[in-house]
Amino acid sequence: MVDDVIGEISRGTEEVIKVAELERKLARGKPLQIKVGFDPTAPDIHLGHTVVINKMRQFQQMGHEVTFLIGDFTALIGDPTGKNVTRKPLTVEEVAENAKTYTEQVLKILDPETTKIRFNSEWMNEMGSVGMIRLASRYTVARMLEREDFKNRYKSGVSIAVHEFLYPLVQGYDSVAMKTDVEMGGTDQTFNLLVGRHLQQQYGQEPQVIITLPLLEGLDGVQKMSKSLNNYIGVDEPANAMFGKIMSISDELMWRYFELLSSRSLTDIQALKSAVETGRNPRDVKFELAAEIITRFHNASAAEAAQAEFIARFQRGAMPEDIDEKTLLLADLTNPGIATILTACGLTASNSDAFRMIKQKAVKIDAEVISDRNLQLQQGFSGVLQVGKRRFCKLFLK
RNA sequence: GGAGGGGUACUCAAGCGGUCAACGAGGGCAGACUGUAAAUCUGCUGGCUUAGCCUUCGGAGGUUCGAAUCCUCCCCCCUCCA
Repeated sequence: MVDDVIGEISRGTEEVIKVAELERKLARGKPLQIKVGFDPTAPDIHLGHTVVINKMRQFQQMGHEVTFLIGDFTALIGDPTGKNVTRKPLTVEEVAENAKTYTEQVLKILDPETTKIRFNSEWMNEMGSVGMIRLASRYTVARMLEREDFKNRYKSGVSIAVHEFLYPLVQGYDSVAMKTDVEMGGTDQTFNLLVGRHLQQQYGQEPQVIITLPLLEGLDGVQKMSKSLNNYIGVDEPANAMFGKIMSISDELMWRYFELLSSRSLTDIQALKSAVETGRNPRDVKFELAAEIITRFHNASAAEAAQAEFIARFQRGAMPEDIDEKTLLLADLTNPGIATILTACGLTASNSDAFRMIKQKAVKIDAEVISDRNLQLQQGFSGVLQVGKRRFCKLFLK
């Protein structure tokens, strides 16, 4: 019985520390306190986040208590990844705003009825500097430097600010404050999660079980999906955009997405793989992946429409249907040249950029490549401007 | 506090008095090829009133006909010593 549950929980995870402890906790038959922390600095949830959120829902379906913890206090520190030490502190309003967006998005997957949402400022604001010093005394510098991130920076001579050590401590203390039974996170969180275990023991609690989940690669297929790398698919994106992005991933990466995002069984996925190996067009399998994901965040008809749009636009070369429209007054422009207009429509970053695009035959007006960089549009012009394959603007010039 | 090393475009990284809007790599964008895939090839990758001009090499001054390159002061980072 417990074994079945363990199998179910372990599916798609990277590591469970420790399985025996998890069994013991489950055997008591009481709902477990499950915690996952989120940083409210980037308010858009993308598919990378959903890997762990799906796991949260799984626990929820098994009757455990899942808390979505918003690290509004920790956001003041900034998770010390990479070398950007300085992060601009968020205002209370910004955090509240981001948190709201976050919850809306996450409740598309989690059960809105039973999901608990908490903020770690709840206990951290009360801790005070004395409490902070006591907390800091529970961990050693040597162990802090064991963390991959810190170790590398220390060795290679990149600065580490003292306050960055507080991040794992505070995150760990959250588990103490919440008496967490299980904490989950991406594999990059392993160190922080382990600090939680250590601190719980220090404070006389039973240590939490840690479940780490693989990090989903972004659209580039190499780096992890993240907003700052701009290689993400947001759960709030329109169906057409999602479809396009999913279609643009490499065939190889597609299998990874199936593995981590699809609710299909592993045998199903295996069957798709062999079908491709024996000649099925991987594009069509990718269609299925796109359809499944879009159905989850929108609905089945949106998925169908997105696919139809995709086929029309890219396989038959039609114009997209929902082009942004823009009306410009000739009198408002510093000059009526095509470059100025492209920039004014937001299709190019600057006039120089526009000239470059024209030179590279990337600019079209009503599907016609233009090569005259000095082209002037007349008053009363209306038509579709295009730069590259995916930037469009319907312009009315008055 | 002392000694030494360093801060160059989105990132890494050359350059160390003119030929530097600044080598090279990565990334990004565009074109070709395709399944808007990947891989590959090609071009572009500061701005502007674009065959010309203007602003960039941590910041501010200075030397010079001329500075990213030399000098002075300041700011920041790193290493070793205390």
